[in-house]
Amino acid sequence: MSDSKPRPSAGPSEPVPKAVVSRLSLYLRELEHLVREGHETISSSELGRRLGVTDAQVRKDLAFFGHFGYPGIGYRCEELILAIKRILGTDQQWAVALVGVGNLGRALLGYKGFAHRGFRFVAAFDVDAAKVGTEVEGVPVYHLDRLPEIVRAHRIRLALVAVPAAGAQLVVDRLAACGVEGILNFAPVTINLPPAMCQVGVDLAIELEQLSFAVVNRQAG
Amino acid sequence: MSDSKPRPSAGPSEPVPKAVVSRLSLYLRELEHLVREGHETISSSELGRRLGVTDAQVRKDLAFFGHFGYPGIGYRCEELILAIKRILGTDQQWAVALVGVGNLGRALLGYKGFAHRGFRFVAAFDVDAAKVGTEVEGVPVYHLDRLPEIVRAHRIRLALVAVPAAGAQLVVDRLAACGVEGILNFAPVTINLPPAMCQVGVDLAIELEQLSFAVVNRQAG
DNA sequence: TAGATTGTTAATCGATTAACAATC
DNA sequence: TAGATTGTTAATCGATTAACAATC
Repeated sequence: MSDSKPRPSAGPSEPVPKAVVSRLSLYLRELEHLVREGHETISSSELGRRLGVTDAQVRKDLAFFGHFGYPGIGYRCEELILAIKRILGTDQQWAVALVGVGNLGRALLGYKGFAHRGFRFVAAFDVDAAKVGTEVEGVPVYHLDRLPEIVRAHRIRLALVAVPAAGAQLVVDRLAACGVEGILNFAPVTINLPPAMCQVGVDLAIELEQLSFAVVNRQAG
Repeated sequence: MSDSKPRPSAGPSEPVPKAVVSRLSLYLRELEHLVREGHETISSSELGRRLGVTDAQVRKDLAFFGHFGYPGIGYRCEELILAIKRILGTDQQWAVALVGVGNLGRALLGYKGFAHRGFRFVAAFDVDAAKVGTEVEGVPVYHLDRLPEIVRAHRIRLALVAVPAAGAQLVVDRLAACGVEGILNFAPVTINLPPAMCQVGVDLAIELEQLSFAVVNRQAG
């Protein structure tokens, strides 16, 4: 019950609340910032203060996955970063595809933040003949019909979907048929998720709507 | 206690959970889809089924804000759309600014989904002399130093922040100083939020991380 | 040792679901 | 009327916080 040196990050026995996982990403981002600032260790109270959560919340979130802290000391930043990456699955490299090389798709291909977190674009797909055969940000653009072949060749498990709403469901179905396991969906539409596929949805207009509500109801509701 | 015809959407007396507001946006999106499909009314159970929430949840969420439904009938789609827009604050037009005309910023300026939801870009800002003075997607690009002047002239209340992480805090502070009330922040960094300002954060790498976790722990955790 | 801080238990708080009288 | 569906209450479930013994 008390291993001493390199703590195991065994999987959790209880199911992990989604809110915990999303805070894990915030902890990771802040920890990397702390390391750049020169911190070796950090306490749950200081990490919580920076992110606007309680110290108890930080400790409980992390305790879902193992014993990462040192009583009297806090958490060693580098060590905790590695542990969280392992938990999130980003200690490994992911081969990622983009579907939909429009305005947004191009920006995503050029987004510098993905590479450092372990995500590498290996292919982009579109149905526009003018785009097929080109390279965008060093990533080759294929016709959508070549999805199965390319997915297999690169062992692509995740895809970013940045196509118009009307085409999104079909694209997701085709991705599922190829064995792609997760999609980050930017299309502003409800997707009927194929079994054994995971989705994270990002609807930019909805995010702005949430902001609008917050501003209109500031300190009131 | 029982007005009959056009129901008032009075503000809620209790504080509204954030989760409720985010589902409100999903209801709105689905309702607009339903209208395009030709539906006049929708029941809480059918709306919930489409979005993967219970019927009780739908009714309770909406009941926070008023009596929008008709027993025996359900909700009138058009009427509910208007009510939700009023609640979210998107029945009005918002003048919006973009700060940071990079890859992502350009894509945001060109994103078609904002206009329909009541958000209109009136100005973009950057510090790069090569960009200042140009137009992107019909939106003029000003030097960041002209922020106070332009914000005042256009009564800009919301801003999208798409600058590198290192510059984000300063940009947010300058926006706050101009009286901007809310930011949609794409910079992958914790912002120390000025009082009386609202933030919604979108970290694209974090969204992918969440997907990675979901895939790795599918049906396990 | 004294001081700091963890991991964990119990207590609190809040959100979701089930059930049903009221309504059309 | 009978059937459908709401709004709301009470019951359940889950997540957050407070407190503290254990640890370094």
